[in-house]
Amino acid sequence: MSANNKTEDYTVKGSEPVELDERKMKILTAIIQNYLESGEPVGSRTISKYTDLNLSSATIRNEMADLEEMGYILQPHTSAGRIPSDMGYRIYVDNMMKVKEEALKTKEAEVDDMKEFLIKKVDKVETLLQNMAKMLATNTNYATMISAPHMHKNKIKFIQLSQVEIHKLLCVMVLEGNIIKNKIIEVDDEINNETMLKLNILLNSSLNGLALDEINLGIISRMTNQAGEHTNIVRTVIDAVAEVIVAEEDVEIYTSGATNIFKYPELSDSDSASKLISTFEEKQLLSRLVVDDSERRDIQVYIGDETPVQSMKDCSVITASYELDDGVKGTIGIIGPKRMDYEKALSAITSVKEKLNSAFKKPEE
Amino acid sequence: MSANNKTEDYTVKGSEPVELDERKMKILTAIIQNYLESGEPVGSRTISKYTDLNLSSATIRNEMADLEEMGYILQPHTSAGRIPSDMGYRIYVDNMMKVKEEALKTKEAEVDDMKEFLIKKVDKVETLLQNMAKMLATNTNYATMISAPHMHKNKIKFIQLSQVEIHKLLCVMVLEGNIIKNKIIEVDDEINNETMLKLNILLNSSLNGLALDEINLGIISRMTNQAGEHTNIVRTVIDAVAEVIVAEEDVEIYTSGATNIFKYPELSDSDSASKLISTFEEKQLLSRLVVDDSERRDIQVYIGDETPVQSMKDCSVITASYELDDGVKGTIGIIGPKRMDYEKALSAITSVKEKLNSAFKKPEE
DNA sequence: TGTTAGCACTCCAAACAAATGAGTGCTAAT
DNA sequence: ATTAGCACTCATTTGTTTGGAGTGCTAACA
Repeated sequence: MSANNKTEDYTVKGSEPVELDERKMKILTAIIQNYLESGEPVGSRTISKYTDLNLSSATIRNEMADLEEMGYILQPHTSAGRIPSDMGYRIYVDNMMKVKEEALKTKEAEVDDMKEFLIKKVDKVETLLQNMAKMLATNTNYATMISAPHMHKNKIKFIQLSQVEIHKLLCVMVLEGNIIKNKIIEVDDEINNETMLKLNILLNSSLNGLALDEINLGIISRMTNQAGEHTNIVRTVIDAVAEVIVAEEDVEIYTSGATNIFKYPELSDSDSASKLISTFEEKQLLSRLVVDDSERRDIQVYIGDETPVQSMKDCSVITASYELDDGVKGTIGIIGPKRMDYEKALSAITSVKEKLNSAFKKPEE
Repeated sequence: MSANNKTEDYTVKGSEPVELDERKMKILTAIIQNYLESGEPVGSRTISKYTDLNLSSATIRNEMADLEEMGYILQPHTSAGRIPSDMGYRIYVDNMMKVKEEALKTKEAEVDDMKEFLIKKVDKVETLLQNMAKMLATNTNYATMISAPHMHKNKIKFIQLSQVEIHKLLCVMVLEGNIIKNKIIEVDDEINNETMLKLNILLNSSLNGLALDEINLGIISRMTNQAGEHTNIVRTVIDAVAEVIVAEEDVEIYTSGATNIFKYPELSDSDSASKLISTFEEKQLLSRLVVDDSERRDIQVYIGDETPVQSMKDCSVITASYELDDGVKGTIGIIGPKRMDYEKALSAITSVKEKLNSAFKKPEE
């Protein structure tokens, strides 16, 4: 269908199923950048002046007609300017990231107005992540989320049982990264001090250093054997541990800046706003953004319909994963309008990612 | 200024600085009830048909003119119907509560579609409160909040120090109501098992049964004396305990149903919605709703400007306090439009209040 | 052959103008 | 004291007009 396609000599990387003139690319970029700022459809005259191409508006118009036919831009209505299509954003972002990739590698993230002290000061993981999410939201003016690292690959560092009341035991687990979990366990038997000591030794010697999902039937049966007369208590405790793991299955997610969406009129109408904000309130819906497949590329940009979360189909979503320990990962997310400042957002999320990576790094490494 | 005031024989309770005809009261009530449902200004004709007073619209009009002059209702503009003023709501609510008070006392709260199992099942306070807030929001279609009981009057039930790493101790505190707090403490010294045991005995014997704000200098100095060579560790631990208390100063607050406000057009415009939802996101702003003065009446209704939270001046707010133990209180709140269904809201909040009271009651009582 | 000026055309948005109708206040009669 | 009746007000709705931004196309130009 395309009329003139003498452009193969420019676009090189054969991966994308598209062929774009250098000039067309420049024009598309100009349209998008303009639209990112203004949020209004942009016309040929604007581009003609805005770019250094020195082309008349008429020429631009022709090119724009082509770009529209190819699906990169679209008109809200006849005789309006053009706005980028999802496909347009996509090629823009991909292109941008190709360029930025090296730049980001060499220079360390520059968004360093994030106060370092946050990390030092805070000893609770929850607070740290909540603060980070807030900071990221404030810096970018988008909505943000950070998922707590999912635990099932995390290792038990320390486990302790203590008697709180006559039939109530407190079980405290400390995981790698100093994440603390506790649970009250009700037991039928009465337990004396000595037994308690034995139980604790048994628990620690059997479980320490194990990742949560490494606790299998073999280990369990070995433990119950060694427990002697206290088999049922050990069983109860293991059940409790299991419950902690299960509870952690639906990961905890911290969000911030949900109300930032009101800064973007295209998302502010009562209907979309309501749906979006609900998603942030019912955090579990956000779990679809959490990386589970480790194959995926490091930083991911979803534009419009690409997003895994239904309510965000008019948004763009950027996710990145941070690492706590081998295989133990969490996700950072930025949610904004499709016309988000991708460059800024990417650099901000990269910065947070690095901050979190270093925050969780064990000092001895 | 009022023309005809031969009404003193009806309104009895001399406490309110108002004098309202029985008929005027009926009309006012009719206006309000109508407005609660429709959300639209209500005219004289409507009232004439709606009530059983058998009065023509003209008569109603005269009465309405009086009511407006007295400040109970107002016109959005000339030739529109009337809507209740804050003062109108106020007298309506006060009147209603006077009637309901006894009714509520005798029959137990009827909103018992709240599943009991919630309380049994859940052992974490946070989850319980979060679920309760959610349930209340779902039932009422308003936004809700529940503050965790503030701790400074709560008693320590159990305290334990354990070694997690070479220079890291874990301090776990269990408070009355099985509320668990933990904190990682960094220490300089190395500590052997025996010392640890001694420290734990010292901590428990000194602190158990004490309310957090009963830990004064006397107790602290006695403890440090008994600590012998480990004075500085004890000091560090006490600091940690203090930090837990301080951290608890700005109470934790659980919210739900913030997006319910979009169900009420008068609150849905981008501006108010944004401000309101921000308040729910920055939960600390809600702390002004939390009861601190125990003098206050049991259930409180704030209408419009009366609310202590600035961003809610176009809303009505209902708060109630629940009790965990002597003096340890938390607050439940419902936030909705001024034209909220006060009756339903009051009965719902009462029900939750009772549920929480009984959930925290110690079984032996 | 690619670029540009010019022009007719489209269509949204804002501005203005009537038409509608719900609701009032007032007056005079009951 | 109550009510019917009537003139009046004013937000809302609907229709009409206008302005202008932006397009597509064609014909001229380098």
